Amino acid sequence: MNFIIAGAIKAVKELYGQEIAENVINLQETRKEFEGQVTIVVFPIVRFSKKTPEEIAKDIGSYLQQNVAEVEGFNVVKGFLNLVIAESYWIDLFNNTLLQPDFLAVKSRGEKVMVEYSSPNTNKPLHLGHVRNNLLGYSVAELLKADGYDVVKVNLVNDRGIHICKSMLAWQKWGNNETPESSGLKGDHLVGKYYVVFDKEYKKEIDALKAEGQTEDEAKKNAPLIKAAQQMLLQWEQGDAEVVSLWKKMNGWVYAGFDVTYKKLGVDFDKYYYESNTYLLGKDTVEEGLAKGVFFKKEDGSVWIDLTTDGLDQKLVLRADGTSVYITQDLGTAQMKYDDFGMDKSIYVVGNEQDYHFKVLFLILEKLGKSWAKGLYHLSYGMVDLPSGKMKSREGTVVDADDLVAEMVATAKQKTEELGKINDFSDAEKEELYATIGLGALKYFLLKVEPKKRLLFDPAESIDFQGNTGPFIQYTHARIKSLLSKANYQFAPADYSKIKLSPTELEMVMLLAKYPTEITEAAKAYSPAFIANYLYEVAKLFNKFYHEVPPIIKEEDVAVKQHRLNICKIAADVIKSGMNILGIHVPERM
RNA sequence: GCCUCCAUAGCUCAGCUGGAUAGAGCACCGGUUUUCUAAACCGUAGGUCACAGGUUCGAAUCCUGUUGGGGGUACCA
Repeated sequence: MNFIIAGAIKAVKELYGQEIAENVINLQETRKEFEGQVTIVVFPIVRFSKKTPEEIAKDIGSYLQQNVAEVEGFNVVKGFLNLVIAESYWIDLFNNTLLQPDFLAVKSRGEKVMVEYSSPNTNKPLHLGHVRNNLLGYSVAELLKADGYDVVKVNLVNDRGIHICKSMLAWQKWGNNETPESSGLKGDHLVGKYYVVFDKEYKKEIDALKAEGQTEDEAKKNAPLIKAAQQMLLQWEQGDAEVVSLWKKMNGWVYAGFDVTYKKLGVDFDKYYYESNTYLLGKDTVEEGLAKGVFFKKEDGSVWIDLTTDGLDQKLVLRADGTSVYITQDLGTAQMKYDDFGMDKSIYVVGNEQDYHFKVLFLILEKLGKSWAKGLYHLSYGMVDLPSGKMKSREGTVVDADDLVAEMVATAKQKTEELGKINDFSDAEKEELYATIGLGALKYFLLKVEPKKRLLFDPAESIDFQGNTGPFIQYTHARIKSLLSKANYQFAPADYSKIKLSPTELEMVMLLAKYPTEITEAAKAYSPAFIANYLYEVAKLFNKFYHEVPPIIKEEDVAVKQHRLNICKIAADVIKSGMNILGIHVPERM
């Protein structure tokens, strides 16, 4: 639509003798109740002439009609100049852009970006909150790829710390050598079970100590179990053979379990980082910061940074005993990641409870003079809450990832069977389809919401399969595919000299043509939700078109038939490509 | 206390850098199948865009304040 902007600028120059900037011309789509496709809002131009908005609109409208070939007519409503663009323009757009093989091709930007997501703790299985993280991270990575970035997906596994020792200790004491094999439990669930056991026993001890007269705080510190866990962490850090071997064994179970869940969710990583390998690294960065005078040492030997001039607090970066805290290791890991990949941008997909942490982290790296610090971005997303409140693994009030996926697949199976459209499928094909639909519903449900908004999930209300949902879009795709195959569709341009577009077809062309810009906008905002909502519009409009138009297969006019099938084909391609960005498969039949 | 995010229909959500009468889905009510998949389509109803000011020709959108909710403010990660 640049030719309209250029034309309008020229019009203002010739009619009123004023040079105006491009952003003064405010273009928008014409509302459906008026004639035309493109509207210029003339209010911003008013100050460049002495006329009223209506007069200006008429002036510019006539000018464009006379001087710009594509502008066929216009009408003025208040300060809005609605332009009627010639049909040939839309047909050319469809024929020369949408039907070209490179319409969906990715143009490389030659820039590398890293997306870190998932980042689980290894003491418990994944729950719905992690599912949102995983799907969001994966989708943002795919989105950036589609926008031409070179993407590296990484997972920083939090495999060490007191929380893991808790599971280990409980297993040692009460596990009776239970293994995934002996119990039939998935490894991560087995370890998670002992994390809950620890908490239960720990609470018992606290209650007992309180009964003896200790305060809550005292009891929490003095309980034998917590002391034993702390002792175990110390042994781990000292490399105690027995502890390390137990740690390896139990983490191994967890990794095997995570792999299954990741595979089911369809997410993957190019590289794993483990905190057990990176947690000491930050100490070098701390030395560097001390040398540069960015950090300072307190009397007890602890190292701090003063961020009060930036409106933040003083922040500890290294403990007095020389051990690292969360931010220490993140400083080190950030350096390591950059050394490994030299990326231009680095996205951290982490919940909004850590907004402050990342603000501090990025600020410190900037103060240390890291050239790459400006490319760091915290993609902060809202928590997933249950009607009962926050999910807590320790207390078992979580929606488990594996359970949820299983439930979605079961629902998909039930609905599909009710409809009875795929009775000729083999069992394997059926299972695959149920998984595709169930996961499609789940992924779309989580991704259609703006990442930073928090999400309420009510397990009692199942996720919809109708309306603005994944299955609706999948269905639309399947419907198109079925139509194309029944029509023995061959890709070819139609005889466009004979084509007239119906209003819905014209809308369809305009909407489909927006897909590439939609990707760029979504990528800029790191928001798969843009894509989800766009695809919903495409699917909805397609279904409207499908109902309006008489059966295409029986269409006798060859040009019209080919043209309509071409619209179907492009719609299916766009849906497939967009759903792919969301990590959702689209079936050929359902 | 301080910092930060959020508030749109009964419910779940769109609404892009301010633009025309605020849009969808679900649920509710009614209609559409001898024609390419009814997981679809069409229609009725449903709103003081939390509240109060301000900026502007124009505010759900920008600014200030108030209220309500989430999160943070740890030598946890």
